[in-house]
Amino acid sequence: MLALARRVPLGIVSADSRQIYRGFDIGTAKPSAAERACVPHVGLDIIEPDTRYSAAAWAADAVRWMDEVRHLGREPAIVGGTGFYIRALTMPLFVEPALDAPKRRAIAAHLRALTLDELQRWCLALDPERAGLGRAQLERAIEVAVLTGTPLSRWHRVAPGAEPRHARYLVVDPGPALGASLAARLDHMLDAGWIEEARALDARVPPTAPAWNATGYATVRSLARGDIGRSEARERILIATRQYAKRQRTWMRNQLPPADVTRIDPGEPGALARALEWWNETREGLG
RNA sequence: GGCCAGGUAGCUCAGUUGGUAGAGCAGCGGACUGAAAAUCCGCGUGUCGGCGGUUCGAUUCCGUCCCUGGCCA
Repeated sequence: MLALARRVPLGIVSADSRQIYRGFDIGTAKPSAAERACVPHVGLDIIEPDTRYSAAAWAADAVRWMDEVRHLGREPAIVGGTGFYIRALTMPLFVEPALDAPKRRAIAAHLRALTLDELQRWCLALDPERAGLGRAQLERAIEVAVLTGTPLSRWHRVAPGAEPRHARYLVVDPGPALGASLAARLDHMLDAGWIEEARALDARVPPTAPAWNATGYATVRSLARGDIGRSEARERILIATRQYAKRQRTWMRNQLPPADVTRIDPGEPGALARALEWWNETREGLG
């Protein structure tokens, strides 16, 4: 995308749920100062590591950021691997009713102590449509049902969000070469001072802060503390990174409208030319 | 060279008083409406180290060979 940005006047709106955190730089593969000087970036370093963000908040911010980019005389391009954020922008989330914050905290604290089984039983009673989802979704569904008296799945039907925005997607995937490039990138990060960065963050960021669950960070923190060795850390991070990439592929494969998706392999000879072609078609298509 | 312990799924191991075997991890597929780099769900045929023997039947018992680790020479 950077290579593309050098050819056409675009600005990058980052759709990355971990690069939003200040101070978590190396392990989240944030663009360098040089890259940011070359192409305007927005959506990076916007909140503190202990703050919880959300897809809805990102989507609202992204609308502003796109305007900022246009004021610079450039076209905004949404770039990043957090598919849910991007979908929250193109297929807006439902309109959430006001939730009483103190009650919400009390319920959340209560739910956190329950087992998955217990959460499933509650959800089955309160909002059966959502009872097959993951722990985070179950907690959310129960919270909404209890606080509003209406199941979340019903809210989704009765309180639709803004109109969808048409978008076209460029999925960049090197295919089988991905594993090797992830390994190379990890070694790069470790050599670039990731461990020192984690040690410094460990001194000031509480261990429960959301930013720590960025892939590899908790492991590098253990490495910085001397609890595990480098080769074990490397192995674990590599596995976690591959698993994350796999989930991203599953998302991109099944959650995006197939007709709007173009795939390219960055390792193929004509990749940049194809990306440029895609960009020009997209600009015309969207007016 | 001798003795002992092992050799079972990609890895670490369990198990079968003889009826051809199953966990965790890895891997693969999937779900996803304000935590999403999060949170979950589904998927297990593998010459049970090789070759012989006993047996209706051997991964299991016996013999032998090979390999790995430990101890003793």
